[in-house]
Amino acid sequence: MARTATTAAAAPARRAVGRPSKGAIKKEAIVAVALEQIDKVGVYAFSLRDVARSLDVYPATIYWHVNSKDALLADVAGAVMQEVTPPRGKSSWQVWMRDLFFRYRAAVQKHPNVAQLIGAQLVSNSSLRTDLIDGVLIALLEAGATEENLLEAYNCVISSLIGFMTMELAPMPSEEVSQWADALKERVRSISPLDHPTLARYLPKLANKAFIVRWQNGTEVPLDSSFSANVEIFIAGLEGFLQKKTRAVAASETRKPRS
Amino acid sequence: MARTATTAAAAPARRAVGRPSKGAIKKEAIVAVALEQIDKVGVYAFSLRDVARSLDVYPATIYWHVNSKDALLADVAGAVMQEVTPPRGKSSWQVWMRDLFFRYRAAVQKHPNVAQLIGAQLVSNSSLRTDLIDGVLIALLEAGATEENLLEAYNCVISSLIGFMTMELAPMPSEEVSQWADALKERVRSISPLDHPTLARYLPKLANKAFIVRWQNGTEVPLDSSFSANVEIFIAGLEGFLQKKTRAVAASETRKPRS
DNA sequence: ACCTGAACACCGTTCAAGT
DNA sequence: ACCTGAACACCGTTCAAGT
Repeated sequence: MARTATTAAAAPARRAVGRPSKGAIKKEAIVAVALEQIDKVGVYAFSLRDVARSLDVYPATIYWHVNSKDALLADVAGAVMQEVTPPRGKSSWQVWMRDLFFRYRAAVQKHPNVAQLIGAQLVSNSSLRTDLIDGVLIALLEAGATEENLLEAYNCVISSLIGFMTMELAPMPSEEVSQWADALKERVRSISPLDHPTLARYLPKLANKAFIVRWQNGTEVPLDSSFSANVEIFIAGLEGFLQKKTRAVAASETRKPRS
Repeated sequence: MARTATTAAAAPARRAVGRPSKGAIKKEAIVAVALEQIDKVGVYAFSLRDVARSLDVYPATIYWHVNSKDALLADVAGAVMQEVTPPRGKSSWQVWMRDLFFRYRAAVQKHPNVAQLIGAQLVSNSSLRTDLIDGVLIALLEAGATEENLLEAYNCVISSLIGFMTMELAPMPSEEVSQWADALKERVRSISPLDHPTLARYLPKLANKAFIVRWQNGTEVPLDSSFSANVEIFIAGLEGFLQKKTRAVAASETRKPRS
């Protein structure tokens, strides 16, 4: 992989520049084991010493291949992000973007515990997925983005893309889950219809399927229809945002829109 | 506060039911100190032993007032979430919702490190902010939500509300930030205009202001205009989503819309 | 270049025992 | 009811030293 060379270029020459030299293999093994561990025990309980144990080496060994725990986590996030960017086909930007959203969902559903890494942590330095950024920009320009609103539109794409899944797969309070679930259910049951008639009325519809009122996360209760809704809402909203010309002008002068 | 009594009701009677008895004061002091610590060192470096030191007590003392580190973090998140729900005034649902978004932003900007707690962690059990959920439901019903789409719309509100800020305030790789920033800047500079012409072209516009291509987070470089765009995109998209009747019917029969 | 072996300075949590 | 004092089983990271 060319990535080894790229990394070495930026790094303080900690590794030989030329061949992988079996070191590259070890590095990827470490990332693979780390991903396995995270899948198994979650980001919270994940430890470098565990991956060292899995590889039958001393903890310090890990540090020859990787600069820190954070750097390893970044690599793990990058690994999961591979292949989410759809190929730039002949389809419309809406189709491409929908594809992007669902590919991200599929990727992160395979490794649910990595969602919080991508969403809330580094976001995601080393994994600077050039093709993703490029693809989004191209789609946005095709959608009519201008110099004035490209940045904003881009940020909205990324946050919508990642935000929902981060929440859908957010880890539930560890350990005594059932006990906690019972407590939450009880609280849900005890909501006063007098103080909160609307909430009380619709609670049965929301229970365990709506953010804040659920006791299982997306690995056990996937929120498919809500995710789809989010995609459609975002794309429709984005269309409107990119169509409208500079707000102040449009509002004050009321020109004929060139749709 | 009545909250003490409520907590005791659900909990296994670990505290006397009647008066605060000075214990309630201690509990709130713990949460306050924890919030201070998190503001100072971040969620990652936050430790129970530090709050114990700040309060001049033994670590074990904390455990009389709080069940676990996670529970404490949940309480901290709850504290920050207080007062984000706007009062249910006479305004339109759009105005109320915009208000909600900007109040949340203001609240979490005061405690940026808590954003990842709210976004990626528990979401947010104990802090089950009844008034928030109720308010969102009321707004959605006013907007025309039906039995069929209320759940989806609700989930989209929550994820849009929280998702953007979680990313805007996501912690940058700790410690040697400047070193890391330089590396990222270098990589940004070295992007090949041949492989990625679009990206290369617009990179100056994105640099340090766009997700994935920034080396400072929202505490140092706030993304105000992008946040506003996100609010407008979401609300506009939501309007469309709630307006449209059952998709299949509308598509196949092409009835006159009763707008 | 890659790994060992050991150490440092921390953690969260538990538990008997005090008052 | 509330806190002490000490212990248990861990961490991430560093560093001389080996090969």
